[in-house]
Amino acid sequence: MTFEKLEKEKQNKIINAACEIFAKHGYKKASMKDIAEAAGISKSVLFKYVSNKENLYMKIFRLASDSIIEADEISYAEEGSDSDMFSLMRRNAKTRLSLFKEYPWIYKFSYTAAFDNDCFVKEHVRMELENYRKPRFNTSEIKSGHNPITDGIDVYKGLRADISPTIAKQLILWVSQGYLEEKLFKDEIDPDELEKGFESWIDILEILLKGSNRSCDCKEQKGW
Amino acid sequence: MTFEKLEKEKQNKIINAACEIFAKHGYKKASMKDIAEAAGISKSVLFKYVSNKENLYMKIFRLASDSIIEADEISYAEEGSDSDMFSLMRRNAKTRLSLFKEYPWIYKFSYTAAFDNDCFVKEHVRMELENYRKPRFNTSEIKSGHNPITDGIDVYKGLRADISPTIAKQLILWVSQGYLEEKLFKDEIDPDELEKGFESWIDILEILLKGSNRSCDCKEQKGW
DNA sequence: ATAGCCATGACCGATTCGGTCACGGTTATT
DNA sequence: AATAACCGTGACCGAATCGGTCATGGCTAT
Repeated sequence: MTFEKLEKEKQNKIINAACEIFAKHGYKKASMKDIAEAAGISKSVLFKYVSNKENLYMKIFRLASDSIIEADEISYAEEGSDSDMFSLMRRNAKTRLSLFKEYPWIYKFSYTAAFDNDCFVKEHVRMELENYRKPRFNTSEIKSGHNPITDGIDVYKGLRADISPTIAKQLILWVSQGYLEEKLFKDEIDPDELEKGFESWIDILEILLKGSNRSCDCKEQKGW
Repeated sequence: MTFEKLEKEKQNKIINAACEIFAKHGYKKASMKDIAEAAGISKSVLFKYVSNKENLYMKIFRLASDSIIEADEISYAEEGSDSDMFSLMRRNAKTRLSLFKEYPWIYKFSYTAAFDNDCFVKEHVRMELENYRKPRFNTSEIKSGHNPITDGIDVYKGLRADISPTIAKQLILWVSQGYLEEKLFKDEIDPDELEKGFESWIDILEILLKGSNRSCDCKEQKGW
């Protein structure tokens, strides 16, 4: 009857279908019929699981923001691990990638949800973010400029002197976005190839961004 | 009466509105009412200009692919200019940016059009690309591995040894995509700030990708 | 035999779709 | 001043689609 009592595989089929359709068309233009078809079930039974469109959207939205935040926190908060940006980048890439493998459209959905112009989305997403997500970082931490996510690491460590951490972060973000977005439109994804490809891009970023103090040995051209 | 006889400013309003709505929602889910509203005109008069939705879409599609190809060709084909990738990148950035300023959504539209699942789009876009766009590069040129766009430049010149031209080009693409996409969701764009920001990112890319000057005329290595 | 569960296609009223048209205001010509 | 030509608009059309419901029929366990 309820969505939560379904077997995990069926749940994920619905989640992925909803993520994809909502991400592609936005809340208003995404139709429940399209979502049902993408999930491979009938529209009627979809409504029995999720009761209505608004509930489905909020369910997906909460799942998405929870998963993404959790994935980030896991990779950031690891104790005893290296504290430089590149190690963090590698750890974070792992968790992001495993989330991507389970829910390929979750990042795209999360991104579009933040810019959706529909009034229902605007109202509820904003409310959700303010009343429910924010307590993770209490105001004193924000005010003092501290952030539990970036607090443990030294953003300058290992970074070349002529590039600021802000720029490095932006670059990393754009590369991972570009790489993953490209994969979204392939019909099927080979998990191994996905991971290998991602890792070699991280290698490239590290080559480009790493400071001269650590690895000055100019590597010869790689395979590609 | 016809679209072509309108004053340029009104034409551009319609083009930009259609680009934005089609890019955001795809062909099928984009409604003529939304496009008319975004253009600030009534739906009735929009139909008088463009006769129907399919014609409007093809009009925009042809404009987009023509403009983008032309912008690229201009920056690539400039005679007597430097032949290394960085100079080419800077020239290309200028033409892309000026096109972006006139039609901000044109790149996003062009990208989404290629992946649109609607059967009308799939049929006509493919037909258009095969029968109408290809003659610019005749088959003998393609077969011989020569390409008028990349033929004039030495992709290895100035590039650091441990990064391949393919990677450099992909990186440049993702950075410009990321930068421009970010601007799409701002309410208003300051042209000066837009250009300055873009140029500083090109500077950063050049810092990261430039290698020690090495003479390179490895002509057997071709393709990006 | 039957009671309970579950998925489906047909169906609901309401909205929106692409597209048209009669009408009113404006301008140019006579 | 009269009129013809033009142009933009709101109301409107039948058809399609929207979110959501429900009677039906197959399947399973008692």
